[in-house]
Amino acid sequence: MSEENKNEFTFENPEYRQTYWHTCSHVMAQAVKRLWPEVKLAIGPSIDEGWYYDMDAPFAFTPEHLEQIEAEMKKICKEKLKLERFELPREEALKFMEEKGEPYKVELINDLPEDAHISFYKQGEFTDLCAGPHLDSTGRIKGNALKLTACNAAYWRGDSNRETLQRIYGIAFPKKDELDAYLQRIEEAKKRDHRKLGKELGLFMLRDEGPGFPFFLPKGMVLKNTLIDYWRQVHKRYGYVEISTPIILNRQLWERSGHWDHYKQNMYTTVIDDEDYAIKPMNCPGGMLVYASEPHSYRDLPLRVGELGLVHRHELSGALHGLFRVRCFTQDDAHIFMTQDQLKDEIKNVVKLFDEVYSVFGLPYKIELSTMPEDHIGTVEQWEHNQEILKEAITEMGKDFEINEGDGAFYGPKLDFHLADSLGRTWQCGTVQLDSQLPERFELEYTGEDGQKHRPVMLHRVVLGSIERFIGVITEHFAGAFPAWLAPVQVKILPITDRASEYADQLSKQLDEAGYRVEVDHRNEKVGKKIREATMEKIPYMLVVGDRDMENHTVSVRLRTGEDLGAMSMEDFLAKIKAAVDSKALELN
RNA sequence: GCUGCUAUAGCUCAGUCGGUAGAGCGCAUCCUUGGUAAGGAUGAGGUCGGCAGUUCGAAUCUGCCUAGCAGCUCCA
Repeated sequence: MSEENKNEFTFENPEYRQTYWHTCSHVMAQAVKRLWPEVKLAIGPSIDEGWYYDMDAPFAFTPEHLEQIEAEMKKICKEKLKLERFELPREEALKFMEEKGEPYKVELINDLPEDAHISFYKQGEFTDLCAGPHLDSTGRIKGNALKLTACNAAYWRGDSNRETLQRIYGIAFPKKDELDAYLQRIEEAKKRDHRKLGKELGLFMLRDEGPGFPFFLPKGMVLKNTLIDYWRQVHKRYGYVEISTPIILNRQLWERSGHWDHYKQNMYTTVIDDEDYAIKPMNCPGGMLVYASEPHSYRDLPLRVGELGLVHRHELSGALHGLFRVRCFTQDDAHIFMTQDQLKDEIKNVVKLFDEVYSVFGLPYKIELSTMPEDHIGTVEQWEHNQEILKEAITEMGKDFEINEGDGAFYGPKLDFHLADSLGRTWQCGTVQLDSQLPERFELEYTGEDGQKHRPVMLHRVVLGSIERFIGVITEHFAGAFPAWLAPVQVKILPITDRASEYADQLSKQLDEAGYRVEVDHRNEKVGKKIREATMEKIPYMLVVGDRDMENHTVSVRLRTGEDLGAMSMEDFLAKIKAAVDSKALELN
């Protein structure tokens, strides 16, 4: 037997896993129909982790219902029902589902191509419209290693104008201990939630007085400023200049940029001296005005203009989520103006910068190419041409990407860089957007080698995306234990008795003057308690100092990992922290 | 925005049948000066998210509002 065949029916094989979960979804639907025959079924696919089934029930499912369903599913597994596939011609398929009183299935069949073979899977008394494939028997599913994890709302066909259905999520494994390990992992991941850590570590807060408008606390502000310092350093090296444009600009400008027509529902507006104004949801129009304010030569291109712009967007209340989804955030934006010839290389240059930045944090990412949305400006030819250039640039760099159909910005296609949170949900951070609309609308020009006026092409791009979201992502990524260069407090000095208090202050001054962020725990507490609390604050270095250290002119270094490095001279410690901070090391040592 | 759930001290949470609140941590004061993950004592701190309603009486029941959580939709 070949290596491949051997793995064909193991859970590690992704195809088999999807088949397993898909069959679980049928078993779940069968259980629901047994318990409440009046429930109408919609769709029930397998997903990355488990499966879901959307249903229309006359009552709301509760966790108690889920337990009942789970119990019924276990029975169905024990019944070892065979799954049999059969096909029906279109008319008969429609009649079959109409008779069963399944309107959603009827709609699905109606949308299948005229000549499609419509397949069904039957297990015992239950039959579902399904392309398959499936396990051959419900007996293959381990009944005590499955769990229904949540019930929630979902729109029929993902359309917010259509029926709200109920979605039940489930997960299953071939062994009970694998399920337990999975559930344990989810619990652990919740401890890394940036909303929880943000509160515990004093990074930021959210209040009823401003839903979606985060407050940064002193420690979070250190993080934010440290990130920004790093950002400026990198961008300077990559040849960017920096500008700042106003937060409020008049309606005329937003009409010209197209935002008033295409983005108004997300914009906060105000009236000043009887004139309409909008608070910027994006930085581009201001950037256009800066470019247009003076003549440019082809010799100046590519012109890379960065802006840490504070933008406000009226997001739906239900979409808000800690720092990941807010109504006010700082984009680490830049607009790059160039000739058509420079475009592909410049895209590569931007992606190279992204790679450098993400690798400093050890963040893996996933790239999506988002194509023309329904609501767009510009011609189809322009869009296709621009999409092709993005595709070529990324392919030539040897990177994989997925296509996200119809998810481009209204003014152009884009490459989105997604980073994952503690639960594996991904959040778009970096994006490179190709825009041939705004230069047109703002009549941007440069003088070419031929002495003629030409229109530049433009890229919008953000690396971190939103500084706020990025802080959320790295908080979860590092579980709050930021690398030494980023940690809000890098060193905490713990005097053992108040005899060492003055010595601690001297060391603190020395570290402070060397440019490190340091605190002294002067409280009248035992050293064990001070260590415990500094560890929970995830401070990289603890310097325990007592009589012995004063006498020997040493510091006793302990890491937040629990490792005790013993006594060393202050010079040695300074060399150690310098090495870690300067190299932006991900691990302490 | 939609569906469901939740809201009690600065934080994490308990509070049975409707009879006007409780713990731990934190904070303050005192004792303790202790060498690598919680020393002890005392004390302060709450119109129980907001507004109405039912009731002799509401943290508890009902309605509305606000905010949060999960997902959908949308998006950096």
